[in-house]
Amino acid sequence: MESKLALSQLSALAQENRLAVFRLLVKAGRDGLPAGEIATALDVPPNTLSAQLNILSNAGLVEGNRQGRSIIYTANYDAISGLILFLMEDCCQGRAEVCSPIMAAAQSSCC
Amino acid sequence: MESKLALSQLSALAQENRLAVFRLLVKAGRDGLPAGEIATALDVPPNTLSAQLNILSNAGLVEGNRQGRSIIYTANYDAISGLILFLMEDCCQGRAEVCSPIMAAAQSSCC
DNA sequence: TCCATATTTCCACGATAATGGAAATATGGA
DNA sequence: TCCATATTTCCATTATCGTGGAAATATGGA
Repeated sequence: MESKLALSQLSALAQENRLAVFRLLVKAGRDGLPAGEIATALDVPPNTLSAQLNILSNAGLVEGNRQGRSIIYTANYDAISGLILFLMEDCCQGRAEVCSPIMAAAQSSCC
Repeated sequence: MESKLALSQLSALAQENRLAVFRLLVKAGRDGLPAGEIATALDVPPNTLSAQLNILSNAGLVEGNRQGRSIIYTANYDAISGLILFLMEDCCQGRAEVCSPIMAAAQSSCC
């Protein structure tokens, strides 16, 4: 069941705070951000944030590595592209009407 | 806040039954399926399914149209490609490592 | 009009998730 | 060793979600 993973990723992202955390980490890039800075940026108490990071981490969407006293979190790009592929497979199935707008947007605005 | 919509779509799909409903409707294509057939296919009581269809429908992911005594549900391809684009925008941001595998897979296996 | 079919709405119960206070753990420096 | 900082774990409380029985609504046909 590889859809179990996708399910946990969808539900990890299906919450305002956690989506915001993930977006922030994507923006932050390879260097990532320490938990405390994320908490400050999003104005969430540290223990609450910790629980949310844990959910994102169990879903494989972020990764935390201790560095001195801080734990630096980074977004996992493989995980998000895997999730996107999962959704596309569900939907493309011979149907260009789903894929084409995605390809078009991807080519013009991102890659 | 266009992320409000994405959030509701993520949370609509973040549940086993509803993800299964959506996948089934994508497979069913433009003709869609009557609620009763979905309930039978997934072995869910009709009222439970109705609640789930309602959530998917409020998120804009499916649409129901009465046809005689049945209500025919269809997947909304625009909605799912919108959601995929939302996730890509979050993540691509100048980062080819997310986009490229998606483009590659899309070109080879789907569109 | 009356009945069967298809689906939904209403409602209540149990399960799961979100939140944050307080205490615990880990690290680095004096 | 002692202290400050960074983060987590534990725990309890509240909120939200999933589920399905029972009744209601809509449609089409006899």
